[in-house]
Amino acid sequence: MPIERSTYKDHVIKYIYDGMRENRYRAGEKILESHLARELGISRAPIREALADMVSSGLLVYRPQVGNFVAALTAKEIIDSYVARGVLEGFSVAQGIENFTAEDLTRLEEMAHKMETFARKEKRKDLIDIGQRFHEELFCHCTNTQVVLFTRQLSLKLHLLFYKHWSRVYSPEEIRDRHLDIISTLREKDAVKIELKIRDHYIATGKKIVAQETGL
Amino acid sequence: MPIERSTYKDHVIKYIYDGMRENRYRAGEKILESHLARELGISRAPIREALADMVSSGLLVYRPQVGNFVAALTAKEIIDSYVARGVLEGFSVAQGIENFTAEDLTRLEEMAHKMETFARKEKRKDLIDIGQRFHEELFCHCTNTQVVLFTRQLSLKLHLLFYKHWSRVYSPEEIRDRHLDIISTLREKDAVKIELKIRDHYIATGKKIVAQETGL
DNA sequence: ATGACGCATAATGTCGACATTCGACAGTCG
DNA sequence: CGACTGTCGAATGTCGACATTATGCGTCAT
Repeated sequence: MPIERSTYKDHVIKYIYDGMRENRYRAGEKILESHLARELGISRAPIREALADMVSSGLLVYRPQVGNFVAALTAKEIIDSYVARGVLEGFSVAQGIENFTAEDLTRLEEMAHKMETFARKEKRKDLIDIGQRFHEELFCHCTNTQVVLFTRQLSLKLHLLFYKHWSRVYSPEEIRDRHLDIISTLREKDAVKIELKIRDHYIATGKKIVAQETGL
Repeated sequence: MPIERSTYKDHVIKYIYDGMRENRYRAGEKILESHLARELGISRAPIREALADMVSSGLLVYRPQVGNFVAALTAKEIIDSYVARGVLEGFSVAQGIENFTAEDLTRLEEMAHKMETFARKEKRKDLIDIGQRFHEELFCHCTNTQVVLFTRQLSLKLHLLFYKHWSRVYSPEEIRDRHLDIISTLREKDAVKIELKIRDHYIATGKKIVAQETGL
């Protein structure tokens, strides 16, 4: 296995990312380099590299000569991101549909049931994690590295949104059924059908999330 | 209009990008920060920012503690990139298909004929430019900012590949007909059909480019 | 001759400081 | 009273230098 060759940059990224997840950084808020530097006890150079990286991920917005801000997504941008994710993952799954074995499908079903359990017990972190793994299993059968790359990038962004609103979006039964529905479509080995199914899956969630955001 | 607020980083990016297009930087070659710094008469800081930016675009590959290298795309990666572009642009066009006016279509047709002319006269730069504008016209009707963003990002990458091999890939007539074909499908206002048409358009080109690369 | 080891060189990672630019506040004028 | 302008503080953009690490070469032992 490759040795964990980490530079400060990665730590900084994780630090900010976690901060956003825990709502210590709010949408639209400015991020001060020198502040972070003092906080973490390092110089501004690695901080700047981390910020630039997160800008390219779309998690931050950069204004030249002004600074970096936590991305404040409009309702439209949220929907767009979910739709894009649906398009990409839909293609991924369709493209790799022949590579799913019976064991894969069984494992996915188990995951869907676990989701329901975690949702009932209000174990937010476990639920999110297994949700992520479920979809990772789905699109990792795709051999198109470029598509997979974009999908992962979007995953980061949506993760944060979903993390905030998970509890109000779907009931435990809905979560389970929505994913079981995907699996049964998967069994049909119909590339076109599964592609549209995945798209709808994300579009529906995007709309729900936006409804929560605007309804606050 | 917004004032051109440029920092060194943007200049450096353009410098390297042009260098790659003019084949002064070859695939796999290492890029030395200090070398660039002396060459451009600036310090390494903005150089590093530019390099990081190009890494996130996929134009460079970064190895920690080692350096940045010009991306050496394998045949598979080239195909993947074209397929991904086809998926994204296909969705873009399908999603915005109702927004194309009769004037838009006429303008696109004119562009297709200009392509043929430029191709005949071996005006490479003009051909590439108008090709870029053609596809930009196609997907800019899409209101999904996220999809458009990814599409533009990929455009950068593919631009370089196409720039090298343009002359051997399609005949002037083929270029014209391939694009006229898209336009006539566009007139049918069939979202599903146009999506697949665009995908095929890119997949075909990807395969041709790879054939050139490997056949050298 | 070949392989491992260690050293020298040079590149990257990080640092602290300076220059430049932005944003806010106060003061002035209409 | 409101709007414009000049000034000031603070944050970003850039710099040069140092610390750390990878790579290539030479040496030595097998």
